[in-house]
Amino acid sequence: MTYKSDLIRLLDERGYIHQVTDTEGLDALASKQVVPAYVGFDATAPSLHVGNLVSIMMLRRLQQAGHKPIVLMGGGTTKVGDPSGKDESRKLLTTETIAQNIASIRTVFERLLTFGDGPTDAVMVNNDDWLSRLGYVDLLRDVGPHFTVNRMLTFDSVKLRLEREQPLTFLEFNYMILQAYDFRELALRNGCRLQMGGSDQWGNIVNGIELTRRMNGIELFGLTTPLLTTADGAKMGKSVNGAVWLNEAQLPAWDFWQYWRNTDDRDVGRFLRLFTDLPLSEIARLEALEGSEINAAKVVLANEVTALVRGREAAEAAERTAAATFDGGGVGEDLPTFESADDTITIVDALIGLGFAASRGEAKRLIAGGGARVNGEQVRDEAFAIALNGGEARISAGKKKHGMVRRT
RNA sequence: GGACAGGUGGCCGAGUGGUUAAAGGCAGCAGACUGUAAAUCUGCCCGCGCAAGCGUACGCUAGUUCGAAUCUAGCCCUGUCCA
Repeated sequence: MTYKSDLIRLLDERGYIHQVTDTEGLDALASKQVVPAYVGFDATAPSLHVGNLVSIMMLRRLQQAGHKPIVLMGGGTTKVGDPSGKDESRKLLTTETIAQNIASIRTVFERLLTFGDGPTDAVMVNNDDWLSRLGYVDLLRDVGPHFTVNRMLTFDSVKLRLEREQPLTFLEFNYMILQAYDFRELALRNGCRLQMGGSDQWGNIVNGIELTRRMNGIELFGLTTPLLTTADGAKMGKSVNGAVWLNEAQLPAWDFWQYWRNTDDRDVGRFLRLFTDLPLSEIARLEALEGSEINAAKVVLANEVTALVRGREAAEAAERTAAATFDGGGVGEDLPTFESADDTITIVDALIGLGFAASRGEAKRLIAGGGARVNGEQVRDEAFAIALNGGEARISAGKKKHGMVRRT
């Protein structure tokens, strides 16, 4: 299928599209006017993570195609706490924490989008601005009549829960209404015509479209991305120390780079299309590499994504460190370092100090299992003491985690 | 408010008085193989301790018992049905 608009063509050829409410209608709209479109993000943590990166990149593509990205921060909804998915309800955050989170999250968006007042400049808005002013009775009167419980029960998010006999609170049930309200609000305030998001947001998006059509007669569109899993079936975004955060403060660039460097062979092409700006012809070439040569493509992937999210300099430093550490068997500038005040340090303390083991027991198990190395030499003795008078020592836990200990 | 079924380690899920720090699976970590891959095989997988051992742990609290995840009572929470 060929598209009239750059937007849909771009999104399609790079693999962002899972479902669209009305592909032809949206394609026609995008071919004749600037389309303001939004994606909603959580403000529960000071950083977003790679799971959010598809949506962020989609906003970037939108801007590249000459349209206007709206970043909606869920400051208001975060106050309530979206309980979806998880069993435990989230801790409620204070207003100040939420504001700090949003400020921190914004720094990443500023790298990937161009903000400003121009017609295709990105803007960031906070749904707290309207949600917190909402009166319950007014909301019920205005919005309530447009939702039937019958239909709400048919949405997957609700249906699955009921079928599995898992609790579904009223709060959660209402969440979709607040989201629908957001879409309408953005349509009225910012002329927003399109909401994008992960495939799990489909129901919420459709609700917003319906609500706005009924209340205001405005036609809106929805587009979702496929749920991103790695080739071995896991959800994207787990790494050594948990989530792969986008902000440097939550995850050093070195670890971020390593995450992408360790991409499964089968995911390389897909990730290059989604997460880098490289031309498709170049991606096709990289993707076609066979056997161990695909490692070169992974380095490119890691470089490009890190450059986008953390800056070119961070990417280059990480690449240098990787070359020195893995190809040269030495150490690199980005490796974690632990400073010891004594001339010697035990292997156990070094492993813990570097964060490679969470407890002494874990460190010992690692040693017993043959995973600990000092300057490349396997260490089997739990009591092994590393002499630091010569300067520094390279500590490894397994094949991928490397660090240095050095005399203060 | 009533009846019934449940609440076990990161998750799922066995376990109905001692041999249970708790089967099995998943996830995770490490080793071998390799390409810083996948798949596979092997080991580890609450904390402290060199160890003997100690401390914590089966929704919460109080009991019964030499001994409880397992029995009793009360409470909290969840689901299904009834009012």
